[in-house]
Formats: sequence, structure tokens, C-alpha cells
Amino acid sequence: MTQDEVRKGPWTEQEDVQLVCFVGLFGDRRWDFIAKVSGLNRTGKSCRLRWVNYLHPGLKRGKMTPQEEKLVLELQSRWGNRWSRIAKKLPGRTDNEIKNYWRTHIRKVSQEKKRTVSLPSSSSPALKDPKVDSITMKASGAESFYDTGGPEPSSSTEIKSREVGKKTEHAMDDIWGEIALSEEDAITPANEYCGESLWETQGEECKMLPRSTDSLFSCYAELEYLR
DNA sequence: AAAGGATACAACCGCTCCGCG
DNA sequence: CCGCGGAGCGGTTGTATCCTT
Repeated sequence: MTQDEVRKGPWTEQEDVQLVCFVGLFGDRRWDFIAKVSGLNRTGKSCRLRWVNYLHPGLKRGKMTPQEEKLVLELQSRWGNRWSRIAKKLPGRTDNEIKNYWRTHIRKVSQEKKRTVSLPSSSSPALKDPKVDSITMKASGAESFYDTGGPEPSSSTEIKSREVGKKTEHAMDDIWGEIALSEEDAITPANEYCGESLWETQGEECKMLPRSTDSLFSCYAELEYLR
């Protein structure tokens, strides 16, 4: 192994701190540059992914709320697998997170269906294993699930979200309103939202501060010191 | 208490898009 | 107009953790 071999796999805390430092310095756009100057033997891609999915301040961690789940399902049924787009409507959630949630959800639902239907002479070729599962998802198009399973509150999440939903309904109102509004330009992807999301990147001025991780704080302290 | 299965999460890969020279 | 490089997106895979038997 040579020194300049590109590193892969899990990030260490040290790497995280380093990345946060350099993103703080140079902003969150020039990933290749950051990858080089930071001394991390990572690709720019890898750096960006780590930042967006893990280090970005303001990320909500932990389980999705029923409202968020409902929103994901709703948006997915409208827009298909446009995860980044969906993520923009869910402040603090990443496309990766949503994608993962969706996959899990789909698998759960298809398993439930299999169980409830469980035709003995079933000629259902599609749902044999997770791999096939995902392939059929792809092949049949994103809407397929909702075409069939659609509006009926068969999933426990949906039922739950109705119960709990009322409380935070107001907080979600804006988002639903926005969705309704953006429905029209949904067809023209060129009109992607410019800026209402948490992810809005302010060009060079990336003045986001990490909140939760001690090491990240110390990193910024270190930065101050370096200045 | 151990084993096996299910689930959630993190990361990589390949493709596409976009801006720039 | 074309080619190139960087950034972003969606799909897929690997692994750690949790749950059930």
C-alpha cells in the first residue's frame, strides 16, 4: 500500500474532523479541491457524500416521524425515485436516508402482502428475494406500488401517521402547501427549487456550524486558533 | 445465552448533467 | 460546437445492530 492510495470504507473520527475543517474553510462545493488539499486520501465524491449524509449540520438523526414517513410515501408516489428532490421537502433528511427508508418500507410491504395473500399455487414470480424485489421495483416503475397498494391505509405507518399526524399537522402544512404549488413545475425538472431547502448552499459562504459533535466543535476552535 | 434472520445505516459505483475553455 | 472535468443523483452493496426463536 502506498501513501497516496485512495482510501475507501468507513470514515474515522479524525477524517471527519479534517473534512469539517476544510469544508469550513473552502465551502461545500469544490470537493475535488478539498479532497486534495485536506490530505485525506479520499475522492472528492467520497468527501461530498460524507459531508452531505453525515457531517452536514442540521441533519436530523434517528427515526423518521410518522409525518415524515407519510410525506415520503406521498412524494414518492408523485415524483417517483427523485430522492434528492424529495429530500428537499424534508428538512434535515438526506436523499440517502429517504432512499433507505423507502427500500425498507417497500420490502416490508411486499412481505406483508406475500404473507396475507399467500396463494398456495401462487404464480407470483416477482417476489422471490430482495434482489429480484428491487429489480421489479425498477422495472415496474416507481408508481407501481402505489397504484396497487395506494390509498388504502393498509400499512401500519399510514395508520399511525393519521393518529399522530394531527399534532404536527400545522408544522407540515407549509410543506404540503409547497408541494401543491410545485406540482405544476414538477414536469419541468429544470425548475428545481432554488433554495428553500435546508441544503441550500450559500456558495463560498458556508457558515454552518456543527452542533452536536464535540470533536467538531474542537475542530472549529482549532480553526479559530489557526486564524 | 447463542444463532440466525431482519433491519437500518453508511459508503461506493456508474451514469448524467452542467459549466468552462 | 465540442471535449473535459467536476458535481450531483440514483442504484446497489456491505456491515453493524437489533430482534426473534
